[in-house]
Amino acid sequence: MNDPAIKTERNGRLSAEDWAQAAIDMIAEQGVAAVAVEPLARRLGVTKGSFYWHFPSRDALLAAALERWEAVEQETVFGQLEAVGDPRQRLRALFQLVAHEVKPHKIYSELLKALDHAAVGPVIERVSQRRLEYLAASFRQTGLMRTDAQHRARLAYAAYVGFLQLRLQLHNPRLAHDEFEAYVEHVMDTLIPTVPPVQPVPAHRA
Amino acid sequence: MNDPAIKTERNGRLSAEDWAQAAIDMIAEQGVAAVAVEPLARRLGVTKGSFYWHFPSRDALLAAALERWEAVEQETVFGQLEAVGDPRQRLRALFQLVAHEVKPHKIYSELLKALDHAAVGPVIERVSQRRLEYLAASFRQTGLMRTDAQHRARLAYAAYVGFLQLRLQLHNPRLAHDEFEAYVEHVMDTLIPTVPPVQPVPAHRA
DNA sequence: GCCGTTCCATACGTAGCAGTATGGATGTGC
DNA sequence: GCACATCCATACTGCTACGTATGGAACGGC
Repeated sequence: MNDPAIKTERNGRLSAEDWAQAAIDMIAEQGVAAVAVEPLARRLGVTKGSFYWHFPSRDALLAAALERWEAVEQETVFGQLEAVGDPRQRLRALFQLVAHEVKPHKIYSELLKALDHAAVGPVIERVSQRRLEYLAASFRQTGLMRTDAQHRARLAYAAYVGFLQLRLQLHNPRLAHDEFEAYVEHVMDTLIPTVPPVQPVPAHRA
Repeated sequence: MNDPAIKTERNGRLSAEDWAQAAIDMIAEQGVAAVAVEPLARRLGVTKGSFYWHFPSRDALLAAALERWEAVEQETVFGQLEAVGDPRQRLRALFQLVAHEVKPHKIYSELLKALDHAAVGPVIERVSQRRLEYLAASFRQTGLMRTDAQHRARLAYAAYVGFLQLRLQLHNPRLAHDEFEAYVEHVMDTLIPTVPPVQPVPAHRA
């Protein structure tokens, strides 16, 4: 029975979910390798005696954190776009979303860097596959042939992944705000088809 | 005085360059975090007593390895393309190179994953900057405006980085060979302008 | 063939993290 | 307010890596 609905108090005792969330936060900040028991315990103000009551091992914590992340990931990123009907507009909205809301993508980027880890690989594989299929379907709706849509989706997704890695950490010459917006526009103009289905009208950029 | 030109014998004593090369190999195989003194010593068949004669610390080894890599990196990747005169052909050759010679790019990919490390960041920043400028210049030569060329270079490079991360480890449904070739063609057709300088003639794909 | 430089082995001390054992504190049912 | 489950602290072992100290082997000049 004991329904822990209002159990989410701070300071008091911790739950397994608290540990999983702390692990996710740690991944976002310092990567998968930084998910260690004792540092997390210090951050949570307890000792590892607490941890090993909730989890049998560090790997179990990692698995729980990844499961938790994968469950929430759906609605957080690619969720609020189903309202947009026109596929081109939907893709533009998606690109704008990714370009500006970098914070929620940091976890994904860190997980990508830990793909060699046995627990991370399958999760990222599933998530990436779902996103790729979503992208391919959207490109398909813009009039691209099936294979072209798949290839374009791969290209766009690779650009997304590379963008994450180059931007989140490598703040390079740090594009000025206006130049960055122009870059995003260029990306959308380059990757999103501008012509409806079959007629090849160029439209040499406005 | 002791000219160590023929000093590159195996089995005998080691030099600082041997350690640096071993560190580079380790980065290519298991990433920057795997560059540890004692594992490397085991691999080289010696003990760390050898290492600390050549280097004062692990960080010094990392710095030497990165310096060594950055020095050789120029000619290994973007080097053999200056022979190709036509910018579009040169870009196509570059894309084909990157798509198929994945091995030499593994080090770069691993270094990207370790961008947060203080010793890695500046190196990657310089290398990426040089490559971006090279790409931008090539796109410029295809007739793109200056800003468009820069943006296209960024896009292509992001796609490159993302491709590395998604392909080197995430062997997904593992594209069939033919489908992969078709994908590369699609990328080139999408990112490389097909029209010479100023006239907007479509040329709807051959 | 002696000697000093070069290179390496061994042994040691330190630190951080994983995991275990065990007892204590804090709640909750009744 | 007692008993029991829940949650946590403390103290321990084991492992791995960094870094140091020191002595010894191998190699060179001469």
